[in-house]
Amino acid sequence: MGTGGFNIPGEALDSAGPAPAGGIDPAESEARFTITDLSREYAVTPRTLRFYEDEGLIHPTRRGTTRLYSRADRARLAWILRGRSVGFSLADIRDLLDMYAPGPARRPQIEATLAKSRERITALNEQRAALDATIAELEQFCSTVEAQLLRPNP
Amino acid sequence: MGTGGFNIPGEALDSAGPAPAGGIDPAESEARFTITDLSREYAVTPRTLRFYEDEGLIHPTRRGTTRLYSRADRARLAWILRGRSVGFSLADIRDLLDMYAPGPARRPQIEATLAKSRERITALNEQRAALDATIAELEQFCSTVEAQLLRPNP
DNA sequence: CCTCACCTTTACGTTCACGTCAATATTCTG
DNA sequence: CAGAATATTGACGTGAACGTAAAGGTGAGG
Repeated sequence: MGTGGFNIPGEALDSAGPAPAGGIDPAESEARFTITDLSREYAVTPRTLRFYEDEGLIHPTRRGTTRLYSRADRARLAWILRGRSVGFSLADIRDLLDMYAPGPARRPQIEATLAKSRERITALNEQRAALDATIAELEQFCSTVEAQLLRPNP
Repeated sequence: MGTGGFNIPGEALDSAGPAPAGGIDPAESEARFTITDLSREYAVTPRTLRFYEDEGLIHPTRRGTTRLYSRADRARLAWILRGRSVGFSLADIRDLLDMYAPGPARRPQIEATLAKSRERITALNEQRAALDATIAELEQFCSTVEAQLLRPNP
């Protein structure tokens, strides 16, 4: 697979994906989106996409000065937004995305990456526990209130 | 159950709890903590606690000018911090805590509260899905990297 | 009584993640 | 090809959640 990069289920996160199944169209079959296309699809503003680019989270190509987003960029954005939704900072996300990039890393580098990933997983599991507890409490609250509503005077 | 307030498992969130089991000590058996006690226990700064008070999230009593936190306050803080850890804003948290307070609310008010709670639960479940997906991906990433590390040249 | 440690309020500073003009290209469409 | 729609780069503003001095009160111990 490509240069040995690890990829995300469903959609490649690295830069170039080959033509879709049924390989017609030699060079430019890659679907490309404008900034408003993408911003509408993911319910963010163009400003947000430019900001993410400034922060090094995403790297659209250009036609002239206009940004063009590939499918990989679109997948990357999805990843970013999901990361954001679970509480990652943009710096966190950039680091994580960089980890996915198959740079020719030396072994100690890779091991450090691995360690950091495992730490992250631990933290996320703790967060999951907090989330479950919060959900449980809110549900308990809801059913108690509901019961209260149905009893005394209808 | 005091005045009919709903409370959180484990520790009462409303203001006054009666003396612990074994009812000795008529009036002041309530354990009270100073601001640094609490901040150390929960690994936040005193500044944070004062800020939360300014924002109406917690209401310690005073001895003179010095803040005194009860066990209920401590439980409240725990709730706040867990809410924060799952991504609630302080305003969110204040609203949720207010919901727990058994104010003499009218029926439509209560129903609105219920609806909001259910919305929150829905959002939290979505967040849970995102969290699970992120964890799964990170774990996949880790095992792939690990396998890569063990194969070619030891 | 005096110091020391800890408490207080007031108030301005900071970081993050964008929002909001403004002024200017550029690109699509009739 | 003209006009409308959309894009771009600055640059400054904003809200949330605290941090960080500055300038004091207060009480227990030596």
